[in-house]
Amino acid sequence: MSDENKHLRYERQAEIAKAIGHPLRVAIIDFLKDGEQCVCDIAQHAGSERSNISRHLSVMVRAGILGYRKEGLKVIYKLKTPCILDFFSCVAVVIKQQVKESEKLLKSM
Amino acid sequence: MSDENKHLRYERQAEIAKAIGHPLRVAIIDFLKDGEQCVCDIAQHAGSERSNISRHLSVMVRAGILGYRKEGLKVIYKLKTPCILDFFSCVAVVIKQQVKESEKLLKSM
DNA sequence: TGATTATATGGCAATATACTCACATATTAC
DNA sequence: GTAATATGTGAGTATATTGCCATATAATCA
Repeated sequence: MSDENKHLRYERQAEIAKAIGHPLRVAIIDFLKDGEQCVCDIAQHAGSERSNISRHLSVMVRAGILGYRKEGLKVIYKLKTPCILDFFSCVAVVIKQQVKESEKLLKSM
Repeated sequence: MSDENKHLRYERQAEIAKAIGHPLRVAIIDFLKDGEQCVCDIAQHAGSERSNISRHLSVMVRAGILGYRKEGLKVIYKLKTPCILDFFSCVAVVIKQQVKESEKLLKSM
């Protein structure tokens, strides 16, 4: 792969990671894992203003991880690539590893 | 899981995703996938100043995705949780999906 | 000891991001 | 047509991130 292509790929990967990298957006992804939801319900569940949620949703749509469809007055968002959820299991690995290290540190005191 | 725990988990997950969410940091992770490297080599490979790379590395260490050891003058960084790399294959899925959509759009014109 | 090398960090300016409020748009029902 | 509802967006402020430079720290070697 050329350096320029690599650079583009890194930009793209970073954009996707950044689109996940906010507590509210993680909460939204977690909420959408069981099925599509309208903005109103997402806002209610995440506990934030609709306008704010709307912006966070558009960030994730732009990054390519969410899709949406309109149904009457409502706009229904859904996870486009559920493999995003695998990332969360890796996060669990990271956290477990940190717990293990803390325990090791504690034992050596 | 309690709401408070959920909130903490979301924060933690977001922190880790954010730690990946920068082109230089993606480049660093990609460089480290084949083994540990010193700051000097990482900086050279990523094409940025050492001071800048040093900061990016500390972001990832804080998030728990990198570890390091000192060896003489050098500090050697390594991927702590290679499952982070699985995230990149999901990114590939996201990108492929977008290509597919663009093609569909093109055909309909 | 002093010189050299590798890395980390404080300070600063530029830029990007997040949140809130008000308003615009779009769809439905009457 | 108007009213009501759901969503999106512009503007402004607050805060965070980034990159660069100068400098601090730490390890090695003469």
